[in-house]
Amino acid sequence: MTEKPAAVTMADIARLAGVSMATTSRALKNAPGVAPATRERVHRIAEDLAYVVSPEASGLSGGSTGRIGVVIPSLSRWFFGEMLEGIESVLSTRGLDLLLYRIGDPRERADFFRRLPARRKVDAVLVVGVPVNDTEQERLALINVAIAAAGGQYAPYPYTSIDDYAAGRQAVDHLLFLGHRRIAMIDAIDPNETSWPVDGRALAYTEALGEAGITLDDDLFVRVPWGPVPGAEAMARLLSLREPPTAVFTHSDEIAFGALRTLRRAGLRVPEDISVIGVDDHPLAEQLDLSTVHQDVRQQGESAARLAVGLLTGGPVPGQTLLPTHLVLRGSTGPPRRSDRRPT
Amino acid sequence: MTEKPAAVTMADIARLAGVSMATTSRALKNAPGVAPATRERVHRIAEDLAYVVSPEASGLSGGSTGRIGVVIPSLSRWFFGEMLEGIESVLSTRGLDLLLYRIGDPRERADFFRRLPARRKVDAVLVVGVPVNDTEQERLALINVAIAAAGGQYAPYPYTSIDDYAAGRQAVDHLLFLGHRRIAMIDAIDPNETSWPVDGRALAYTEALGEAGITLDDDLFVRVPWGPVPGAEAMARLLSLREPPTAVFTHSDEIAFGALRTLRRAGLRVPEDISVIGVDDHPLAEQLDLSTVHQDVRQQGESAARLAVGLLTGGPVPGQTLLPTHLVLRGSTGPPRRSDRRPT
DNA sequence: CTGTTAGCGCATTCAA
DNA sequence: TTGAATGCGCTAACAG
Repeated sequence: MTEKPAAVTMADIARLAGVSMATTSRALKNAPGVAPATRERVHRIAEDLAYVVSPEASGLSGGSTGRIGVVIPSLSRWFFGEMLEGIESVLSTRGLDLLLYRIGDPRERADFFRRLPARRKVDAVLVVGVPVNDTEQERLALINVAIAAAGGQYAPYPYTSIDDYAAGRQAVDHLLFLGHRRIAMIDAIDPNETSWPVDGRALAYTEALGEAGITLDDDLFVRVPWGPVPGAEAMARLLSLREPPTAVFTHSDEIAFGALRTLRRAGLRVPEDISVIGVDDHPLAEQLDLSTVHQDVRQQGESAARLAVGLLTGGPVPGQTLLPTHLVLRGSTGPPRRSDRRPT
Repeated sequence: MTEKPAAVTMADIARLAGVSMATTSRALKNAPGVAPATRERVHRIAEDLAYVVSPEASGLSGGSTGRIGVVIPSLSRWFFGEMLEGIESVLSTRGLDLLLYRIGDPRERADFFRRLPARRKVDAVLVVGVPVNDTEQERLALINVAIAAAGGQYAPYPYTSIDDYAAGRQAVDHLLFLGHRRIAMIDAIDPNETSWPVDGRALAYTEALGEAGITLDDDLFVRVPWGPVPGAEAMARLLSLREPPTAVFTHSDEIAFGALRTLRRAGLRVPEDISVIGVDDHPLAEQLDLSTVHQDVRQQGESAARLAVGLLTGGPVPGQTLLPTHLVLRGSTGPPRRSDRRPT
C-alpha cells in the first residue's frame, strides 16, 4: 500500500497567501474582520489547492464536531427511511454531517445506552421513533449534548410528530360516519418494549367508539407486532369471530396491506363486505387503493432536524411541533351493507 | 445555556492511575508493552470515570477517523434502506461510525462530487447504487481514501452486487418455460443519468427472447422512471397495444406493483390473462402474491461493508462479489391461455 | 484589519 | 515496561 501523500494544511495556504494562519482561518470561515481582498485571495488559493480544513483539528481546537447523531430503530421501513431523508436534507444544507446509530432489537438498544458510542462524536442527538425511558434518559444525558426527538416522543426533549390521537380520530370518525358500528382495530405493539406508552391511535379508537355509544368489544381490538404478515394474521383472527367487524382500522398502512391480503384470499370484497383504513399514506397505499390518514413524514424529519440545529445554535426552539394529518379516501372504505346497519 | 463541564481527559485518568499518558494510551487501546496489572488499573479507572477517548484528538494525532462515508441515492426506497441496514450492522460491530451522504437528484450529485463534503472526514467511502462516471471517479480520488461499491457497479472499485443478467434470465426464462411468447419488459431508467450503462436485466430479456427464436418487438420494451406510478402507466401503455403481451417482466417489484394495479383496474385476471414477474422479493411482494426473483439486499450491504473494512485494514479483498438470486413463484405467473400459445 | 501566542487531547517516537 | 518530549492542524484570545 502506498503511503498517503501529506495533505495540504492551512499553514500551506497561509504561506502562499502571505498571511498568518489566524487570518487564513478567519477568511476561510468567513468570520468578520478580514479585508475583502485578503479574504478573496485566501479563498482562491485554497480553491486552487483543493484545500479543506481538517474537521478533526478544527473540532479539537474549536470544541464542536459538526456532526449530528441520529438514533433510529430501522432503516428499511418506509417510515424511518422517509424520516431520515428529511433529516438528511436539512443537515446537509447546514453543512452538518449525519452519524447513524441504528438500535433495532433490545440488545442493540441496551448496548447503545450502555456504551454510548456517540459520546464525544456529535454536537447533538436526534432520537427518532424511540421512546426513551427514565434510565435511558439518564444515560443519554452523559453524552452532554443537545437532544431532540421525532415521531414517538415520551421524554423531555423538544420534538416533532403528528398528533396520533387526532389521526386516529380522523380514521375512526370516518368509519362511524359511514355508518359502521362494529369496528375493529389492529394495533401495533413493539415487542421490544416492556411497557409501551399509551398509543394515541388506540386511544382515539376507544374514545371515538365510546362517544358514539358503542360498547367496546375486546375481541375487536387486537395487538400484533408491526408488519404486513402480522396484519394478515390479525385479520384472519377477526374473520374467525362469530360476528366479524364490518370495518377495520389499522395502526399503519403496512398492517392494512396484510389485512387486505387476508380479505382477498378469503374471497371477501372491500369495501362491500369489510372496510379497511390505515394510517401513513404509504406510497403503495395508492396502488392498493387503501383509504388512509396521510402524514408528511419527510417534513417531520426536516422539522426535527431543524430543532436539533436550533438547539445547537442556541436559538429558541419550540418544545413540541405537531404536524397535521388528513384523510385520504380511496376504495377500501364504504358504508356497511344494509343488513349490517342494524345489528341484531 | 449552561456551559459544558470540561470532559474527562486522558491526562486525568493517567494521573489517577499514577502513570504517564503514554502508558495510559497504550493500556486503553490494548497495545502491547503494558504490564497486565497496570493495564487493568487504567481500564478500571477509565471505566469508573466513564471515560472515552476523544475521537477528534485521537484522529488528529493518529491519522484515521474511524468513520466510513456511505454515498447513496435514496433512503426511503426499500432497497437502499435494506442495504444501509446491512452496512450499518457490520460497521457498528467493527466500531466504525457511519457518515451518511445522500445524493438524489443531479444537482445534489454534482454538488457532492464538486465539494466532496466527505473529504478528510472518513477513512473509506462506500458507494451504493450510484454508477460513478469517469469525471466523478477523478473527483472521488481526491478524497484519497479506500473506495468500495455495492449494487450497481460501473467503476473500478471492489464491489458487491447480484448478477443482474442472471436474475433477469431467471425471470424471463421462466416465462418462456411457461409457454409465453409475447413477453414485455418494463425497464427502469434513472432520469438523472444521461447515459445509463447497459442494464443486465434488460440484456437478459433481449437475449433470452433471442435464444428462444422470438423476434423482438420494440413496442414490448418500455422504459420508465423507477416507481409504482410509472409502472402503472407503462402497463397501461402495453395494454393499449393492438396485441398486448401475455406476460410482463418488470425491472423491480415496485414497478410490478403499479403494473398489477393497472391490470386490476382494467378487470384483467392475473395470471390467467397476463402474467407478471418482478425482481427483488420486496416485503410486500408476498402480500400482493407477486412472483419475483429474490435477492438478499441486506447481505449485499454486509458484504460491501466488509469490503470497505477490508480495504482499511489492508487485508486482501475480492474485486467482485456476486450474490445469488433465485425465483420465488407465487400467484402472478402462469401459462398463457391456450388461444395465446400459437399466435396467429 | 492582522499577527502572536497558547493550547485542544491524544499517539508516537526515543530514551531510560 | 515506562516516561518525557514532540507534533497532529486548527481556533481563540489577546495585542498591535
